[in-house]
Amino acid sequence: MSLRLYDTATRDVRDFVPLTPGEVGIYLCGATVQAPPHVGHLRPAIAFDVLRRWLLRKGLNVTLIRNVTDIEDKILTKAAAAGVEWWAHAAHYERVFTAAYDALGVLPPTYEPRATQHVPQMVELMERLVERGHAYATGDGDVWFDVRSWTSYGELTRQRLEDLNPEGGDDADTAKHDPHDFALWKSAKPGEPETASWATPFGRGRPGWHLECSAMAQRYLGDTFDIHGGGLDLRFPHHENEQAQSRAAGYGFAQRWMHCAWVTQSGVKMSKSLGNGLLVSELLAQAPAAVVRYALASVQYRSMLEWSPDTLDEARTTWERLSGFVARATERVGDAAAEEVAKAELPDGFTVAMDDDLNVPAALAVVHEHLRAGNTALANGDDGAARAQLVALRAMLSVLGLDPAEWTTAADDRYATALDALVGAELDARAAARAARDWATSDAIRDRLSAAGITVQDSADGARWTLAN
RNA sequence: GGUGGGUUGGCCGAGAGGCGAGGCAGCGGCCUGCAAAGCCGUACACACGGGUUCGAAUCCCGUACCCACCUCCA
Repeated sequence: MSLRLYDTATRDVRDFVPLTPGEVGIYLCGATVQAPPHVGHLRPAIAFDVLRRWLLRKGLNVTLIRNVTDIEDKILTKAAAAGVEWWAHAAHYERVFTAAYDALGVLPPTYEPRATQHVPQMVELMERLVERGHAYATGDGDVWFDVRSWTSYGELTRQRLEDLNPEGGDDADTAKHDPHDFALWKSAKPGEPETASWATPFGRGRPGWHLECSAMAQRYLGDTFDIHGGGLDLRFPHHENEQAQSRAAGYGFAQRWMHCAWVTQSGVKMSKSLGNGLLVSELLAQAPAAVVRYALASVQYRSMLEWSPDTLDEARTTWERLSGFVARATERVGDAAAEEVAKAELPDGFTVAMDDDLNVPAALAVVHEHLRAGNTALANGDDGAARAQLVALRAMLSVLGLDPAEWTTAADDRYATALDALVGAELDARAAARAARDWATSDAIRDRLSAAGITVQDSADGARWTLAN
C-alpha cells in the first residue's frame, strides 16, 4: 500500500506521488519569533517531523524548508517596549524556538531561511506581480496585491470576496483598490528603526507577512513543490494569499496542502492572545521531553488535541512502559544497533496505519501489541522472541521520533554507570537481607533508595533500579 | 453573514455498514515476603429524532450543541 495523505485544498485523501521520483520538497510555515513557544507551536513541528521521518523511512529524500519570520509588527512593538533592538529580540526568540525543537527531538530542517535575508527575492517577486498586473504600488512604499485581478483568489479555502467580512474599523488604507487587497510590502513609518526597512524600487519599507513564504519557497524548492504545511489557522488568509501571489506570478506553487489542528483546553483553542498557552519551558519542567513529545505525537495530526491536567501523566505512564521494556529487553538480549533498527521490517499494521494519512493512534495500537508480546517473551524467558519484539518496537518508535535509545545521552550514561556502582552495592546488601528473610532491613534499603528518587523492581533475574520521574 | 471542522465509554482517542482499535484510570485474578514491574480477565460508547438496510456509531434527512477562520495566531 502506498502513502495516502489528506489535501486541505481538495478535501480528500489521495495517493502521494512526489513530483520528482524519490524526492520530496516540503515548505513549512515556522515561527514568528516574537515570544517564547507554547505547546501549540510544537504540534505542527512534531506532526511534520513524523511525516518527514515516515517519508525518510520509505526511502525518500526529503528537503524540508521551515522559515523564520524575523520581522513583523509585533516584533517591532515588543522590542520597542522592551527597549531592545528588534533584531536582537527576534534572534533571541529564534534561539528559544530552536532549543524547544531540539529538546523535543524534531529533526532540524534542511534549511531555515529568515525573511530578512530574502529581500531581493521578495522585490523580484513584487516586480513580477506588478508587471503582470496583479500588484500595484501606492507611492510611499506600500505595495498591494490586487485580489480582483486574480480570479482564482479564494480557491484554496473556498472564499468568495463578497462573502468576506469587510476589514476592521481602523481602515485608513484608502489607497487600496479593494478592502481585501493585502500588503506585499509595507512602507517605513516615522518612528520605526531605520534597520527595519529596506530600499526597493517602490520605496523604503519592509515585507508584508505573506510575501516571504512565496519568495523563499520558490528559491529553495522551485516553482512547483510537493507539500506546503502549517497550522490550520494559517489557511486563511496566510496560505490563501501565498498561493494567490505565487500563482499570479506564474509559479505552480504547492501541489498539496497539509494543515494540522490545534491544541485545545476544554475544547477551546490554545493561543497567545487568549493567554491560555502553556509554555514549552513549563512543560519541560514537568516532564521529560520524550513524554511531552509522546503526548503531542499520539493524536492524529488533523484532530484537535485536547490538553488536560492528566495528559502528561498518561503520556508518562505509557512512555515508562515503552522505555522500561526496551531497557529490560536490552539488558537481557543485548543492544540492537541503530542500523539494525533502521533496516528492520515494520509490522504490516503499523505501515498500513502510517500510510493512511499518518494515523499515529492506530499505529500505536500495533506498538502496544508488540509491547505486550515483548513483555510476555521476557517473562517466559524466550530471548529470541524478546529480541525480535525489541527490534520491531524500536523500529516503529523511531518513525515517531520516540525510540527510547535515541533519548539517552552520553552524559546520562556516565551518570548511570556511576550510580549503578553505588546502587548496586545497596542492592547486593538488600539481596543478602532478603536471602536471610530479613524483611525489615530489605525494606529499609528500598525506602532509602526510594527517598533518593530511585525505584527498585524485583524480578526473577534480580533487582533493577530506575530513576523515578 | 461566508467558510471549514467537531459531538465515541470516567478520561484521552482510532474507526466509518456486520468479528466491541488502543491507551489511561477502575475492578477481579496470577506472580511477589511485601511493593513495583509484568501478564491474564473484566464493566462502561458511539449528541438527539426520523429514515434506508437482513444488519447503522458508520449511509440519508432533519434538529441541537460546540469549536475555529474571515484582525494577529501553530
